[in-house]
Amino acid sequence: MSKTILIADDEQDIRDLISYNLSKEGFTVESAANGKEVLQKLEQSPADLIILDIMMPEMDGFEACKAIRANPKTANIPILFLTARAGEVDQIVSLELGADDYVQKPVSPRVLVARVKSLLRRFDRSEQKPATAAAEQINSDGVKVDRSSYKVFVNDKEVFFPRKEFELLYFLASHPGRIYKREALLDEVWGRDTFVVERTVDVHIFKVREKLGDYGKRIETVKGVGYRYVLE
Amino acid sequence: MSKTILIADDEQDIRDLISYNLSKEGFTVESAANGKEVLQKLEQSPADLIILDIMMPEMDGFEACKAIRANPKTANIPILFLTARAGEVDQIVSLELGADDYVQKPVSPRVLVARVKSLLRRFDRSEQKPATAAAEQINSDGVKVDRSSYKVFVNDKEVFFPRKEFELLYFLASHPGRIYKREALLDEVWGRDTFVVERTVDVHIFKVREKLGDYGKRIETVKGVGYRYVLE
DNA sequence: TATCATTGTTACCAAATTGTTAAGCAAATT
DNA sequence: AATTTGCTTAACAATTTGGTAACAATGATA
Repeated sequence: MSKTILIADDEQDIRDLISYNLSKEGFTVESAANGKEVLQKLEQSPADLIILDIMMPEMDGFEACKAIRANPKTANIPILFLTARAGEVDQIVSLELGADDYVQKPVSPRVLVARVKSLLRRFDRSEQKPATAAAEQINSDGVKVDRSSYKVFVNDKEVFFPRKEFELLYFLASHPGRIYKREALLDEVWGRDTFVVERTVDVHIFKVREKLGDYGKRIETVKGVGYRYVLE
Repeated sequence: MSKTILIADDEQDIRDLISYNLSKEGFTVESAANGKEVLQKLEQSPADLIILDIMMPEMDGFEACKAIRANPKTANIPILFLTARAGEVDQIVSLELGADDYVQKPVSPRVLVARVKSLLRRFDRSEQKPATAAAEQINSDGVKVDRSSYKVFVNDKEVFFPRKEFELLYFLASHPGRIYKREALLDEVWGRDTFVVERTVDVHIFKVREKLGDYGKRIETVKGVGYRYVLE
């Protein structure tokens, strides 16, 4: 009753590395070198989870994801993206498409295996698909955050947000209710290899709140823990 | 509380440099001059992360890594490689050694520290903890404790809990029926090396009960022993 | 019942945490 | 080259929290 994982990455080394580690854990592994191969493989036999690299020749992860979601037969398969870096366009794009999780490169086999298991558990429990990681546009009445145009609207009036503040608001608003420690926000918004002091987050939170006006209250502080974006 | 990093490099200068920078950041640092020493040190005391140079006399990084992974006790410790040449990166990947990250020499202390922190965070988050791991949300009718949002609901109404009170309730509710001595609660909720008077627990229990209203009765006192959370 | 041991409750204060402001840089733009 | 913009940091203010002591209540034991 082993689950089947389909891996797509153009680098053979990465495929081998992931493949090796997943099969060691008892998964059945299929692999593909680009998006087109992914679709071909899926036609032949279904998969329980798909790992997609974003940058691939022929058909990239972005297009592949769209195609997978468009087909009713495969629309509900969980997808895990491999991204080069947090905050990069790649990630942005993947999140609007119904990606369920993502792992940053360079890939740590054990992190990946843990994520795969966690994703499968999530999907096993609730047969219906959980909310996707994030949407392109977040519209929580009064506050609209639009990824494609990089604009924020407060009460339908545009308010300018510099990049970091935008990313921070976007990330928090994408996961309403969920609490994030400062270090987690640094990982997610600033990306790995950041050399900034944790308190930098506070200053950005302050600025975001300021720009949100009354809605600034939606970003709640939990002392000793972190911040969260709430909807009432 | 402080994480222990084990560094292996045959050059004393490098060990010192890395050691200095990591301890400045609050890490406890151990060092070894070759692979054999790494294994010896690990037998004596575990580490939270290992930094391995590839080229070392006696036993090189590759072999050390293999040995570390082969031993169940150390198999899950994240490993970060130091590589001299670009070519070595490929080797790490292709050898399927289970490296979690790598840094190229010459080592920039800032980059290294950032990687170490990032790796530790990644592992904290994705590694599922042993059997004691509790659910994200505990829902014992009338009382809901949610870790992901750090909120408590009593009869579906949100009640604010400061950190310690939240953690205390969360811990007790995660192990219903079981009795915990004050000492044990201090270990679990406050942490292993805290210098707090045991009666502090009482005060917190009181506050938690107060906030739980009628459900406060669920936290029972066992005289001379401790407390427990019961479900009818 | 009287006494002792244990726990409940309250209030206060020090320490930890966060909010807020402003200054210094570096990168981008003019 | 000069100016602007955004990011980071440090410093100080404001706030919250958690720890403790003191006293009250409870209950076990003789």
